[in-house]
Amino acid sequence: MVTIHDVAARAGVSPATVSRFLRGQRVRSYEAIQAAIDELGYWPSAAAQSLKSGRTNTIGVVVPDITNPYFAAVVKGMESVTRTEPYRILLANSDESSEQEDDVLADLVRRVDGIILAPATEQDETPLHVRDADVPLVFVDRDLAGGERFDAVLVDNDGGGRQAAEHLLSLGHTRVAAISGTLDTTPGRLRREGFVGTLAKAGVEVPPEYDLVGDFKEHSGYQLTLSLLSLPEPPTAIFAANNLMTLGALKALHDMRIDIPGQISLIGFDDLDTGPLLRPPLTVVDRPMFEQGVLAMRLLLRRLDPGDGGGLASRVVLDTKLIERASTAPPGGHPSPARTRKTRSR
Amino acid sequence: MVTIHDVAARAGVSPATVSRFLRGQRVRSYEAIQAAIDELGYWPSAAAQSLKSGRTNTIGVVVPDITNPYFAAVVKGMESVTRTEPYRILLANSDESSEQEDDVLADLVRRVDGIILAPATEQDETPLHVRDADVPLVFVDRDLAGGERFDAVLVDNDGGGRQAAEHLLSLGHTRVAAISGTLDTTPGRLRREGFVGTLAKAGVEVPPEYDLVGDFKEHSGYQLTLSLLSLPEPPTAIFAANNLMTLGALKALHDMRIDIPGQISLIGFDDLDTGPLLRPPLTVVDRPMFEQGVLAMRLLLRRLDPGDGGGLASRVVLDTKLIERASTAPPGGHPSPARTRKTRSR
DNA sequence: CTGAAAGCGCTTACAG
DNA sequence: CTGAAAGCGCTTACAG
Repeated sequence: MVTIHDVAARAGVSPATVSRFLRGQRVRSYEAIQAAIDELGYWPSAAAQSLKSGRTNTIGVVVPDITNPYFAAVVKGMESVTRTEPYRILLANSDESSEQEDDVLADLVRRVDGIILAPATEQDETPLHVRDADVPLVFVDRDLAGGERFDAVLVDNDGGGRQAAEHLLSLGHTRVAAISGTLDTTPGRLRREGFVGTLAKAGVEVPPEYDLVGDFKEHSGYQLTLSLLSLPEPPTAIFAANNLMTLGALKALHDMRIDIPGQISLIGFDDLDTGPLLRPPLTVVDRPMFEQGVLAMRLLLRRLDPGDGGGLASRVVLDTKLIERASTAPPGGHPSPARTRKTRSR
Repeated sequence: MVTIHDVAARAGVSPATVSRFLRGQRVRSYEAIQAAIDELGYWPSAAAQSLKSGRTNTIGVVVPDITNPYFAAVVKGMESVTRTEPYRILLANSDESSEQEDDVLADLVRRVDGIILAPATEQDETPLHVRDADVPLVFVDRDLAGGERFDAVLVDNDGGGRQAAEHLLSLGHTRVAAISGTLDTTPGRLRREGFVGTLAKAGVEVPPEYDLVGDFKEHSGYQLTLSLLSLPEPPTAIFAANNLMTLGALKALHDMRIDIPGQISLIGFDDLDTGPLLRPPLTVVDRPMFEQGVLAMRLLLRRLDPGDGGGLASRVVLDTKLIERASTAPPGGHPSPARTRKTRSR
């Protein structure tokens, strides 16, 4: 390994001078130093630099599942910010498991300057350890019970659930089922509350056999939809609380040869790149993805700035938006004459 | 920051003893040490450990685009391997750009023990620098011109192109277009060669106006399909050389109200989670994704094993598989009576 | 089993 | 502008 001493010796200066040159300071013999660096193929040791400076120039990012297109887009948004900075991203999946999240965070706090986390559950205790380690932490997509003291980039999940409910109500549905995500996550709990609550206010109760809880993974959307179809009286509309469960629901409906929206309307949460191309094109509650990653990374880098005063936590809450496509219609599938239908395609 | 000296002082031993305890060696006063660690909340400094040991326990992974479901699955496969190891993954996108890849690799070699790369082009020079830095390198998905000396996990792209061609030939197509990926990448070049070459052998020429080259991104699939549709005599079948360009092609065909496969058949490369749910369900050449990530990471960890003899490069080439769905049919859309159609759904 | 000491490769006040 | 020196937090031969 070529060290700064080797460069110094070859250039006829001291290691300190080489170090100054590397940091961009004005140095007399910069030509000789540059030549020595080139000839020797010298690169400074990141470990040694970290040890001295106390900074790793690394950001830890922990998401439940990188193959979920939502999280892939969020991570890409984060990276678009770090591209112009000296920071790199250390990525890990928690697989929706608090234990796995714990393990990975315990390791990460030793290696990174800051962490962006989409916690596996709201009850998670771990992030407090993160704070003990004095590593800045930003939440994205999901919050923590009592997490108000941390920076966060979230969306209005309650409002999104409401939008889904209002849409189905406006179509005239009264037998409405919800496939929620894990209820001890922010999005799982709030999307359900917004959805069920809005229906209740309109006098539409969601009975227990329609009020189902999955785990944000495709398989649970599939299984729970099958269980809905096996009821003596299946619902006329289903709300699936994330993209993967919506896909599972769609597969189940296809497999059981259910006409959508003729027999059952389906509305999802989170749009998909293929959303407009599906059979039928999906009606969804959409929200910013890439942008959430950008915002979260910016919040974190601000905390890492030595000039940051350690002020109050920034809590960003973005709006959701209904995208009406062809997977929802009035019960029975016939358009309600009383209503002008705004359809959007992409 | 709590250091090993603080722990040592509190436990009444020397730092060396604490260090030995941390490495799992037998130590007399392990109870006092463990207590001191717990009370002080001590975590060893990763930077200091790296500096001493020369190992970072970090793997660099560089892919063109993490939002491409193929690469997301590959990365997840890699992580499934590192989960039981002390290694973490440093992830970066190259955005299909050699320059960006260069920048990121120059930084990565200082921070990681090894690198897995899907190079932006076959002509890339950078990986040789990586080798200069003495950092083991494994290719995944894409190879390098003269990359035979590196470990690699690839698929039979040429064979995949052939499968696509044979499928369209068996349906009776003679006006066949190809939307290839960048031709200075392994998959871009070989998929096209396999496809066009197989057609040529069967006496079907692909004229220049049908022989188009995109960049693996959705937009190019969209644009190139529009250009095909604007021809005086459009093709009756299109082969799109990756998942994103296939989606672009599908969107263009929808927007132009083309009946698939009635007017034009579409076959893609790489299956999508939504493949069976699309309008129409997509016929594709499929290949392992998660598994490629697993294999690539295993090859790399083997190189990192001190016991590795530095033997010959391992070159793994996996097979592709045709999945027939509803987006392909004989020209005119009527099933060929001479042929038994094997359909597969998922 | 344990401790004192050297050293991993850098950076940075401190003198000059 | 430059160099000698100390030190970041560990690990590991070397004695004992």
